Amino acid sequence: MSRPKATRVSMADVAKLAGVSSQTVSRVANGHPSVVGSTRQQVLAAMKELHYRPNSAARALKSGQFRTIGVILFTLSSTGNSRTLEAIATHAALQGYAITLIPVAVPTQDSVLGAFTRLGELAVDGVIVIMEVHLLDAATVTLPPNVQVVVVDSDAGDRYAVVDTDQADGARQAVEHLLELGHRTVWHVTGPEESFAGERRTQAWRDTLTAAGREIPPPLRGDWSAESGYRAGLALADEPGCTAVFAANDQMALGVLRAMHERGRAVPADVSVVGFDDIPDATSFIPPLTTVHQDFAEVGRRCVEGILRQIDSGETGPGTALVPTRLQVRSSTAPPPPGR
Amino acid sequence: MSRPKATRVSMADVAKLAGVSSQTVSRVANGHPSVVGSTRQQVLAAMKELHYRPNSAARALKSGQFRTIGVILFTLSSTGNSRTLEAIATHAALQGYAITLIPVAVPTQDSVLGAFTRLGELAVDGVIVIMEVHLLDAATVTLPPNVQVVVVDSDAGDRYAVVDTDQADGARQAVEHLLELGHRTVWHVTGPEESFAGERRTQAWRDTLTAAGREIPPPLRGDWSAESGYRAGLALADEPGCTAVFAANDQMALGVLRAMHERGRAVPADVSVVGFDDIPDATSFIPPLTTVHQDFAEVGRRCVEGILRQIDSGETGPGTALVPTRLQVRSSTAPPPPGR
DNA sequence: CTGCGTAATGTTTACGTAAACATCAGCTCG
DNA sequence: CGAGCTGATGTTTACGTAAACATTACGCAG
Repeated sequence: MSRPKATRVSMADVAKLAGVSSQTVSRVANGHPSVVGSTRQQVLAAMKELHYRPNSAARALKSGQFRTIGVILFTLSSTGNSRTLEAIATHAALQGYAITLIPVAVPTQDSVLGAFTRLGELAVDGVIVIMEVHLLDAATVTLPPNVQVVVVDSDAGDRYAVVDTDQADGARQAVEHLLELGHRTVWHVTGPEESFAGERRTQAWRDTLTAAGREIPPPLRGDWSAESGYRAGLALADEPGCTAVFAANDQMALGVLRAMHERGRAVPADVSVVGFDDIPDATSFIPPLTTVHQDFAEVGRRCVEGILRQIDSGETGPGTALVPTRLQVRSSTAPPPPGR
Repeated sequence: MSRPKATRVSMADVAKLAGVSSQTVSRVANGHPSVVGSTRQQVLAAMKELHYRPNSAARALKSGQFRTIGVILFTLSSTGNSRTLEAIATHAALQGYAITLIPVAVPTQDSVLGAFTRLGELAVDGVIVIMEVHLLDAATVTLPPNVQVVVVDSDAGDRYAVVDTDQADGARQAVEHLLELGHRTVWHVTGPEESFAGERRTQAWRDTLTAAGREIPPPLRGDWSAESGYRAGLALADEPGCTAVFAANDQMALGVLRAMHERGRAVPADVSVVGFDDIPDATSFIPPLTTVHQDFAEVGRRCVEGILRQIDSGETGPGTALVPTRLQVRSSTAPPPPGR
């Protein structure tokens, strides 16, 4: 480590140039009222001349606040995570907060624990966790006491504040849409086992079919990837009774579409397909995909609001906030072929 | 703002419990060699008992270094940006650096300037800019002198260190692949005008055709979205001479595929399509897409390496580093139909 | 016209860390 | 056997900011 030491301009420098005390400079910088106009002008001029910028480290040391929110996440490769992160960053910036990213390479308990441990040394006032959350269980103890937490995609509503898309209602809308079109039942390609979001979508699919008194076909396990949707789709294409498929996300729906296409089963004439997420590309699938729209921006906004409320009040606020979903009907769904 | 004041544990507290001076605690914390084993053990035990965590604000104030890298970006909605960001975050974490996100909501010069201004107050040692960079021109002056910069996707190699995918070579590979298959010429759906990456891909497409002595069809302007690719695709489907399309990214290629499908032009039998990026979904397009693979992880890694080198040396290092691309051949390309 | 309140500004101090310097004990070497 | 050195630890100080307290000066009420 060399010492470039670009001799940062401090309040003392500004004070000297303006002929006032450094405390007056501080008052001007923080908009304190009891500074007379002429003095304020002088200080502002000096600041400008020296290109003064406050030192956030010193400020944080003094105030104990960093005006920074940490975001722990496992991956950015899913549309949902990156869109949520973007919304978080945007809203945090509006409130004058910065975002520090804490990637967890492998979603093991050890690495999550490691992330939480490092957290104590990180300059953050609060943390938003975007992750399958049963990995958090053991991490609770390590949480620094003065750091607030908001969790996305979790069932930890009893311990932390949780913000999530209303997965169950979205899945219900998807399944009911297909039943209303006249399908006897709806087949399902699930997300990975360890995903709470996926679990909840699957549960709601099952519940909706049960409530309607329909038969429940065996679900096919996917892992969110288009590839896994394709494999499931190949299996479904060979099921003669399958006329409607609910894929737990749009990527897997894309895979199902390809499988149906390759096996010569027309969508939506022979088989209807519904996805979940409403990624931008979904409008250009073949055919354009009917899917459940998630409002990631709203999720991000509520996360920031929640964490800031906690930081300001100093109180953790367990409880779950659900962001509603909306079914976006496009061209991949239709009534079943006659005779079914 | 209330004062929760969870009375953080400081070195002094640890020192008192361990019966040593705070300086000795500091030495243990930083792995300084001249602390005898028994003392070290005592201090470590005290740290553990009190759950001591170093205060990064104080450390930063003392050292002038934050061990943090700022990343300025316009949007996370493009695959490239979010994948690059992820790689940056991962590699920075490996080096003990945190990432601070600085989103710029609207890509105007004003807001970029604003981001750079706020930067001076932010606790960062260096900045990575992921953005169309002609917006940076006016921002140069505002850059705090002790903050290093690395830029992605830019032609600013004369002023900043630039890391980028070898756009030109990737586009060349795509076009040559199509020519080698026997196509007379290659049509092109471009990215948005203001994108350097897009510009470079278009230029290389033109150059490659020129070098091969082929006719250069008028390029169709897109905006990276699948929707825009679809519109371009509809136009291309009506061009009887069009047997090969190079789309400047995979999303637009998806749109082209849909347009061809709707107009009854088979891919690849009637028309070949090549994309750019190799997003994960590309394997599940109908048909699986031949595309230029970008190594975003490598781009991110080199960004971090570059910025850390600059931080350590205290010197800016202009110059451009190019990350190679690779053509990933799948099923969307084939020789042109006979008679063309 | 004198004393007191108040508004404007200055001075002191503390935040937690770590570099620089100071001290002390034990050991080597002449 | 003692001077000097070395290694372990303690003490002082500074980083830049802002709260708390101190000091002016001025105006107004008694």
